[in-house]
Order: sequence, then C-alpha cells, then structure tokens
Amino acid sequence: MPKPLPALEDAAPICCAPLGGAPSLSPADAVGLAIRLKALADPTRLQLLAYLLDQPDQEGCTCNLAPIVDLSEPTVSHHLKQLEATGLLTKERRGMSVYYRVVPEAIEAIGRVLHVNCC
Amino acid sequence: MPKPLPALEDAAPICCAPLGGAPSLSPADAVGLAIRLKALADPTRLQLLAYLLDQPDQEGCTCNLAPIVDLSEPTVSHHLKQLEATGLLTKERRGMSVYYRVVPEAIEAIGRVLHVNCC
DNA sequence: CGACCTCTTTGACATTTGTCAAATAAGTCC
DNA sequence: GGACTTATTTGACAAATGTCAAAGAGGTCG
Repeated sequence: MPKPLPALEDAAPICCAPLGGAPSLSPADAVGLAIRLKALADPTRLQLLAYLLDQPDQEGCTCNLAPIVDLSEPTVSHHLKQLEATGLLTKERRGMSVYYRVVPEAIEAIGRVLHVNCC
Repeated sequence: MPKPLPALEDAAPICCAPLGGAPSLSPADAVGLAIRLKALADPTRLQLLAYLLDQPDQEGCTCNLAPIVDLSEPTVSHHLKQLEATGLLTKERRGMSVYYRVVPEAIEAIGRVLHVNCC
C-alpha cells in the first residue's frame, strides 16, 4: 500500500535548505518537496508552464492552452488545477475566460533546492 | 489513455535550456525533463538522495539505506534502480555489498532548467 | 561444497494518475 | 429570458506507481 501524499497545505513550506547539507531533509520536508516536484513531473504540465512563461504577460486562458498540448479541455483544466494547487500558477477570472499566470518564484524555489553545490 | 513516458534512452539529454525562454520547450524535451523530475518526485527517493549527499563519500549500500527510510529492502532496491536508471545515482558492487553514489551534476542539471530568471 | 549475507527479481495488490465524454456551472450578449 | 461561450466537475477506465513477501542471484568464507 503506497503511502499517499497529503495535500500541500499539510506539507511544510518550501525553504532554502538544499537537498544536501545539514540539517538533512526531514521526512516531512521530503513529502512537501515531492508534492511540488510531482506537480512538475508531467510533460503536459511542463509544456503548459513553458508556454505561459514565454507569453509577454506570462498568462493564458484554458481555451488558449488546450490547443497547445492537443488534449481535451477537461484534461487541460485538470492539469491547470494541479499546478494551481501547488502554487505554480494563479488563476483569475476575467469575463468569460479564466486566466492562468505563472508564479516564477515557486518554480525557482524548487530549482534552488536542487542546487547542491552552486549558488 | 495516458501516454506513458518512454525510457530515458529515448529522451533527449537534459540541456541548459531553461523552462522559460526561446526556443520554447519541445514536446520531446518536456518528456525528457518529466522523466527526470518524476524520478525525483517521491519522498522516499528524496530522502535516499539527501542521506547519500550527506555522507562523506556520497555513497551507501542498500542494507544501509533501507533502515533510513524504514521500508523493505526490495522496495528500497526498486527506488534505487529508478534513481540509477535516470542517472541520478551510480551503482558499484564491492564484495558482498552494492554501493550507490550520488551524481550531483545530474541533480544540478535538473535544478538549472528550473531557474527561470537567475543564474 | 555448503552455510551465510546482501541484493534484486517476480508476482501480487491497492492506490494514484492521466485521459475522455457527458453533464454542469459561470458569464456574456441579443 | 434564452442562446451562446468558456471552464469545471463527474464518472469511468486503462495504465503507472509504491509496496511487500517469497523466491532467486551473486558473492564470501568456513
């Protein structure tokens, strides 16, 4: 029985402690980091993020994003929800459309944890 | 039907292209990056990596690692195999034991892709 | 050889995940 | 209000994942 990952709210906030280095990653921190990495670890979600990052205002609506990844709108909506749930995206309704916007700091924070030696 | 991720050998090597920035992440690159992130996106594997990174020689054997994460040896072996398959760990047999060693550059490379603004 | 130690493979199982079609919700505009 | 557009939820399904116990493989040493 695989131990399921809890919701992000139950996980410790990501901090600047890199993967290597004392104090070593606690089990709770490992879970929090795993949740965030898992949100990132899907080709569709990576493409969505990359597309949004390339937009001038780093945002886009669902109907705009679905064609990019060539999946149904419900599926894209599902991915976007995951990204929002982990704080990698924010959503905002404007008129009929819902605009998702990248939170670069959230991506950076994950990247920073992976910097074992440098920076 | 979820499209399964192919083996790492079929994926493009990780390069220095960050997630944001032209040329935008190709579908193939997204798959390659997702494979590597997925290898990282598990609390057990993160703890194993963190433990190994904290060792003086950044290595350890299976029998040493199993108690760390409080899982059966077959399960730990399974996780180690995944980490090795994605190049995050190397394995070496010495006598009766098998020693796994971290490849920090592989972790760094993933972290670098996530650096949207800095560095 | 044979007992022993360490590690991996196999087979099984429940859970999680990614996907879609259909139905529902939220909002606009005639 | 009613037709229309955009987005999400629900329900279903196949595939992937994490876990273990049991069996097998590789190596050491009496």
